[in-house]
Amino acid sequence: MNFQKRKQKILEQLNAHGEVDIKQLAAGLAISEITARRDLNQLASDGLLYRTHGGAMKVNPFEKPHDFINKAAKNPEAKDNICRVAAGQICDGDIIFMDCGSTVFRLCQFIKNKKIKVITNSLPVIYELQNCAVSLNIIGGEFDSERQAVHGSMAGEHISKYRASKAFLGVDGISVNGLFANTENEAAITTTFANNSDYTYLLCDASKIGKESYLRFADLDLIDAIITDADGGKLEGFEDKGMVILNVN
Amino acid sequence: MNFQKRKQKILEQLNAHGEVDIKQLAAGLAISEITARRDLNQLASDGLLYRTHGGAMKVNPFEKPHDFINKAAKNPEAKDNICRVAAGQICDGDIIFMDCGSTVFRLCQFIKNKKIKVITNSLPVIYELQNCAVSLNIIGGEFDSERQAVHGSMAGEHISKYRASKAFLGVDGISVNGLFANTENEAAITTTFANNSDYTYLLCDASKIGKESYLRFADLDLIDAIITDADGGKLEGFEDKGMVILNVN
DNA sequence: TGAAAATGATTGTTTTTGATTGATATTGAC
DNA sequence: GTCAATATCAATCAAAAACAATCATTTTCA
Repeated sequence: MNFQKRKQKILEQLNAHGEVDIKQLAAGLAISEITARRDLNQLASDGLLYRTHGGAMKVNPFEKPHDFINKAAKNPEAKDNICRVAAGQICDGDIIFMDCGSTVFRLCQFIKNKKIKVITNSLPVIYELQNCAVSLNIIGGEFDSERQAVHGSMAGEHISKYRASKAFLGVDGISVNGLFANTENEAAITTTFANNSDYTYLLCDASKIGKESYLRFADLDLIDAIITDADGGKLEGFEDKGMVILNVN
Repeated sequence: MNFQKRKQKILEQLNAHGEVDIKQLAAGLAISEITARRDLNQLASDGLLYRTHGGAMKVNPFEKPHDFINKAAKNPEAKDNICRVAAGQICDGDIIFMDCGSTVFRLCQFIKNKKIKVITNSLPVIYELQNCAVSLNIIGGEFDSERQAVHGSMAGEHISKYRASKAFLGVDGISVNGLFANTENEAAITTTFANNSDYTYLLCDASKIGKESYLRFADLDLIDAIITDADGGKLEGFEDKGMVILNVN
């Protein structure tokens, strides 16, 4: 058991319990207390933990684990069906916007071999597409670690410099009354993407249709088409308003 | 059993268990410990594993799909020493630029708990810092998948909108004649970062000092200080030109 | 066969670890 | 608050393990 391995274990334990104790460490790792102390001191001098009497604590107790790709996707089959249809709308040569919705993210797997340019503010999308045929542009600005995406005024400004042929976006909710978001930042980005593309698709599974969350940020006419797995009943009224509905079933 | 075959086995075992032990390796492959050591050293210098006392570990225990990490693993001790010094130069409240050099990347681990703002064009840096105390800004523009970073004219424009207190940059080579890069894009980004920060540190290990690659893109006075593990001989002439040298040994 | 490369043995050096000792910090009783 | 008891710490030293360097031996390949 060398230092590197111990360092790993100590940081693991620290992450799990928020604190470690020298005696427990020494016992658990089969090392002397003095070595445990040395380890903690070194880690502390690198700023990786906070040394206390008899042990150590996490420096930043609020740090979240590194869950990069959102695997907690709800009903992935429906979303994949939506994305298959969406991918069918994309031609080689297209310049497309993709935002940071969880459904939009699943579109990546279907467009890896297309000769297109993707402009996005979503870190997972960037990661997914970075080594394939598509050419990537990244929206710059403040990074929101909660949503793993870039937002803010600089981002909006940046988006406005581009013009896309198609945009594929998500929302938190949509009803005949308009589009709904959870945060103002999200709303601003969505609006800007839509305003700078020739044709805007909304990707949303059935659970989003009819949902009105706290911020109504745009009229329905911001977007041109909805790609969804929802059926007839839920979609009543949308087509009357000139919306194109692409049903995936 | 030749080296190639052993190399394969070692990497296999490393992948399976995350670490290898010299004694076990020697016994398992029917070679002397000294040969095992030699093998591990060679693999380490190729960046394929991380050498430890008595064995070796996987380069990065967290699965990272891209080989960027590998470059970062070439003589990691020297680079880590450089980064420790660099981290020591950073104060809470600083706004810092970080570019896409492999040494610069290793700085991440030492600044995770600092209360600073990091502005970067490097995807690995973003990935590494996305869930910690630092606040992140991403430079937008064209994405270069080779270097896993953003570059191009839009990126330069974007950088110019920010002003940092300190910049931590890498280069391909540096001599008393100036700074050298491999590509014009890289050179442009480096220059822009340096021009928009109050104080610019160059992080470079000994192999970069004195090296002159094909594109000389700036005079020495673009940067303020060099942090390096190189010793006296190689550094002759730099201090005469007003350069601050922070030696890590 | 002979030169070059790879391997192994030997040597002394460096790194890592643990033990000891005296100093310092923490705790609880007063 | 003071004091003593206890725990933790830093510093120094010694032992063990791992290491690098050198040289001899074996293997490889032309």
